[in-house]
Amino acid sequence: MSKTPPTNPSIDDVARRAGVSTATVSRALRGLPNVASATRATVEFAAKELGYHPDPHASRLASGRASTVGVIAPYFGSWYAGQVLTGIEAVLRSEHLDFLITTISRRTEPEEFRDRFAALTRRVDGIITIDLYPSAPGLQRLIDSPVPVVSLGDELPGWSSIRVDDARVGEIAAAHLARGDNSEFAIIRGRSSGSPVEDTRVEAFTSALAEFGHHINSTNVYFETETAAGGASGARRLLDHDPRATAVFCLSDEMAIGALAHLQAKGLRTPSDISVLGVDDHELAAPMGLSTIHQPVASHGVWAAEKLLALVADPDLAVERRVVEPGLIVRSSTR
Amino acid sequence: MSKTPPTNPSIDDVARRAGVSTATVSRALRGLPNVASATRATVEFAAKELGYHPDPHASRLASGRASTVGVIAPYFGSWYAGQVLTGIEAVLRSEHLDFLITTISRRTEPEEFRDRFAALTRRVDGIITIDLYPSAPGLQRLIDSPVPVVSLGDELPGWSSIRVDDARVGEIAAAHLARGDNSEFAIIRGRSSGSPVEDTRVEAFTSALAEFGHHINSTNVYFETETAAGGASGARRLLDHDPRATAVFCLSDEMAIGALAHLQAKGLRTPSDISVLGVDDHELAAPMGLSTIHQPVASHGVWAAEKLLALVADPDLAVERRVVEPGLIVRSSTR
DNA sequence: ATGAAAGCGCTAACAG
DNA sequence: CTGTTAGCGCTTTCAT
Repeated sequence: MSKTPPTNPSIDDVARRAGVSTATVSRALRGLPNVASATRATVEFAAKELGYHPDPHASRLASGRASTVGVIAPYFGSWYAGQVLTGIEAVLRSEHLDFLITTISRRTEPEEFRDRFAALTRRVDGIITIDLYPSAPGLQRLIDSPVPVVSLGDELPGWSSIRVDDARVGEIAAAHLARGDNSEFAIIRGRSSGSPVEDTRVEAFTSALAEFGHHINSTNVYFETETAAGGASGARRLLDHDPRATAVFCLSDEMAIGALAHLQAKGLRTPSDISVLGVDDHELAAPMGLSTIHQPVASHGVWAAEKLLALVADPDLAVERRVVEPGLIVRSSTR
Repeated sequence: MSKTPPTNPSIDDVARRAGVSTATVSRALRGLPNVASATRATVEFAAKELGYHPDPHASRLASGRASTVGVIAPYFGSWYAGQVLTGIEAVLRSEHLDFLITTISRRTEPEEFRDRFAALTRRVDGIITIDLYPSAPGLQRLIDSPVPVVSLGDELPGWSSIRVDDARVGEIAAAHLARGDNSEFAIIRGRSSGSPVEDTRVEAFTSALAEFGHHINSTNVYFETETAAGGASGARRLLDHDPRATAVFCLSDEMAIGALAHLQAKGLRTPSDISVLGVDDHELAAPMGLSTIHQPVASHGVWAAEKLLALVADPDLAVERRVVEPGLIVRSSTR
C-alpha cells in the first residue's frame, strides 16, 4: 500500500515540468498579463497534472499580502452573528480569500485586546467587526488599525460601517404599539452596557412614545441576557411587577420569542391580552406569529465583506456609513 | 499628525535591541529551553518595547507548521454549527491557534471539493468537519487527507469522531411517545438525503415503535428543510393529511419549534391534543416548554478541538470514535 | 514575453 | 547556552 509522498509539488516542479522558469509559472498561474497564451496553457496543464497548489505561507511572505480577512465578534453562537457570517463567507469565498474568526469579548482586558489585535492585523488584509462596541482602549486600537476595518452594528471613527437605523427601530416600535390601543408599556432589553444599539433604540422608543402621549415607567425596563431564556425571564418579572402591561417591546427576536413563549405558557393570549414586538425577523418569528422589525442581516454581512475588499484594493476609498431602514412586519403577536 | 511607520519590527530588530542573535530571540520568545533566564528576560523586554509580533507567514514557512485549524461545515448559520464553533473557538484560542472556516456544501461538485480541500490542507495543521456527510469522492478526499481530521456528526474511516448515539435518540423518542398513550405517529425530518444521522434516527424510531406495537405510516414522514419554517410547513401538511395524529417526532428542535408554533396557532393544545418532541435542547426549547432529547453540542466542539490538537501533536494517536448518550428532557409538549 | 537572482522574516540544524 | 548559516516556497525587480 503506497502512501502519497508527503511533500507537495512546488513551483519549481511545475516550472521544470513545463520547461519554463519559476517566475513564469508564478505569473501564468496568477493570471498576470505578459504571458504568452501558449505558455500559460502549458503551465496550467503541468500544474494540474502535478496537482500543484501554491503554498499560501510562502506567497504571503513574498508578496506581503495575506489574502485573508479577519472577523471579530464577541460571540459567534448568536443568530445574528451566524447570519452575518454566512453573508461574509459567501463573498470571501468567491474571491478565494481566507477567513479567520476571533472572539473578543467586550470586557477583554485592554492589554489582551491590544495583543490579540496586533497579532491579528499581522495576518490579515482587513478586519470586519460584528457588534463589538469595544471599550475606549480597544476602540483606539481599531481606529489606529494598520489594515482597513469595516464594522457592523457600530460606527468607528475613520472607517466604513453598516447598521440598521436604530432610532427608526425605536420610533417604528413606538408608533406601532401606541396605535394598538395600549397604555401600559414595557421593554425587555439586553444588559450590554454601552451598547449604542440598545441605548439608541430604547431612547428613541421612549421619546416617540412620549409624543404619542404615553409614558413608560423606568421600572418597566427589564435588563436580561440577550437570549430566549433572558426574554422569558424578563416576561416573568414583568408579570410579577406590572401585570397590567399590555405591550412589550423586546430588543431582539430571540428575547421576544422567549417572552412570548413564557406569556403564552402563563395563559395570556396575544395580542388580546398583551402585545409582543421583536426586532430582527429571526426565522422563528414567522412560524411563531411574532410581529417584528425586520433588518436584512445576512446582506449586512455581504455589504461589509464587499466594502472591505474594495478598501483593501484601494485604501483611499472614501468612508461610507451605511444606515439601513428597518421595516415593520405585523404578524399575530401585536394588535 | 505622524503615522506609525508601516513596517512592523522584525526579529532582527529585536535581536539588535537585545544584543543577541536572531536565533536566540526566536528561542526565547517561543519559550524553548536552553535559554538563560536572564537572556530571555532581556529579549522579552526588547520585544515588548518594540511591540514585536512575529510574522506568522514567515514562521509557518520556516517551520512547516501552520498553527491553524480548518473547520468545514455545509452551513454556519444553524444553531448547531454556531454552538459547535463556539466550543472549538474556546479551545483553539487558548492554544493560540488560528481558525479558518470554510463552507463546503454537501452537493459541491467533486472537482471543486477536491480543489478546495487541497488548498485547505495546505494551510492548516488539521481539519474539523461538522455534519459534512460528503458524497463518495469528497469522502475519499477526507480519508486520504494529509493532515489529521476529526469529524462531528458522522464517522470517517481512519479518523476520530464524536457524535450522539443516533439509534438511542430514535429509541428514546419512541419509548417516550409510545408511553404517552399515543397511537398515531408522525415524523418531521430534514430532506438531506444520505445523512446518516437522520436515517439512523428514523429507522431506530420506527423499529422501536414497532416493538411497542405501533406502526408509523410512511406517508406520515414529512421531509422539510431543517429550519423552523420547515417544521411549521411539516406541521401544516400533517394537519391536512392526518389530523388524527397525536404524536410528532421532529428531528431537530428548530423544526420542532416551528411545528409547535404552527400547531398552537391552529388552536391545538400540547400535550392534550398532540405531543411534539424535538432533538438538541436548543436554548428556545425550555422557554417554549418543548420536550426534547438533549445533546451537549458545544462540548462536542470542545472535544473535537482537543482531539485534533492531540492528533497534530502525535499523528499516531489511536482513532477514537466517541458516541455520546442522549438524554430525554420532558417538558410540557409531550405527555 | 521570459529568465536570473535577490529577498520576504523566520526556524532549524550544526557548531562551538 | 548562544551564534552562524542555510534554507522554507514563493514574488518581484531588473535584465534580456
